Amino acid sequence: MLRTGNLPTQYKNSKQRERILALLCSTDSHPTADWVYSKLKPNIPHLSLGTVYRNLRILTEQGKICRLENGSSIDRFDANIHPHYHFHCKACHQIMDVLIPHEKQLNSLAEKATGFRIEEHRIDFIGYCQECQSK
Amino acid sequence: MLRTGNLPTQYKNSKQRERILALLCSTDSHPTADWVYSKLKPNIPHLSLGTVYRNLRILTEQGKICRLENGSSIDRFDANIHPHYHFHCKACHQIMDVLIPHEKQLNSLAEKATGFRIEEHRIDFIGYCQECQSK
DNA sequence: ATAATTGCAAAGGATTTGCAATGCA
DNA sequence: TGCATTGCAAATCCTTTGCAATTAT
Repeated sequence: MLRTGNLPTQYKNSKQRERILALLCSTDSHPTADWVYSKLKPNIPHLSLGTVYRNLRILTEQGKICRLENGSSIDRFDANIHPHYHFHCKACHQIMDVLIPHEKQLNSLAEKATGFRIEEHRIDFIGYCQECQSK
Repeated sequence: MLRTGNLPTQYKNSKQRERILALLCSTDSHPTADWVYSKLKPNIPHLSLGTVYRNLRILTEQGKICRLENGSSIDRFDANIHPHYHFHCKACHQIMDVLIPHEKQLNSLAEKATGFRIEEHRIDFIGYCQECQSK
């Protein structure tokens, strides 16, 4: 999670990185590194999982994607970088977007209550998605 | 994270479990398994980390504590089981409580927007705590 | 030429699990 | 006694990293 090595002074183009970003942009699911790897591997035979992880980190640093804090031990990534909220299904463990307005005023509310400098917040809703409700 | 083995039909008392719960109740920090272990180990010499993990899981199942979804790879636990929000300091990585009213109506808002059954939500604020601001 | 990126394999860190021994009801 | 719990060590799972070879600028 924390960067230990040195950051490069400039990034170079990389076919692998482009493909990873394109794949993330093409889905509104919230993929894991392994899902990205298994989707791309058939078309990029020598692709390695380490490369996927490295590029997911670089893309995150570049602000082109973001890493979800999803409370599981498996990282998930999202190419939708606008502030928005998520829903976690307790049954199928999918993560979906929740399109309600961004409650910016919560930040100042929390700032007054704590005295901390609040830069952002995230909200996660937890429950059962439509499919899992009917089971 | 997921339970694979069978749940016991009844729980028995266990000195280790009692001590773990008491320790969690005595702090308003949001300890990791390892912190619990290192605090108790001096007084319970044969205590093992596996036992701490097992009991943290059992206490969570019993609803006596809850596991925080803190977006790091390290689980944290909280004996305050009332719904409340958290703050994550980007510098010192501490997690603190945020005492603002619980915004229950967000659940129905999200329910209408998604059609999912929402049981709860959590909000995490991210920024810099007082101490880290002044550095 | 210089430095970033890759693939591969090995290492890392947090958590879980198998098993024989122990403890609670 | 019957079954939950423990300690220990090994295993597991996700992620990171070292290194020599490759690639982009």
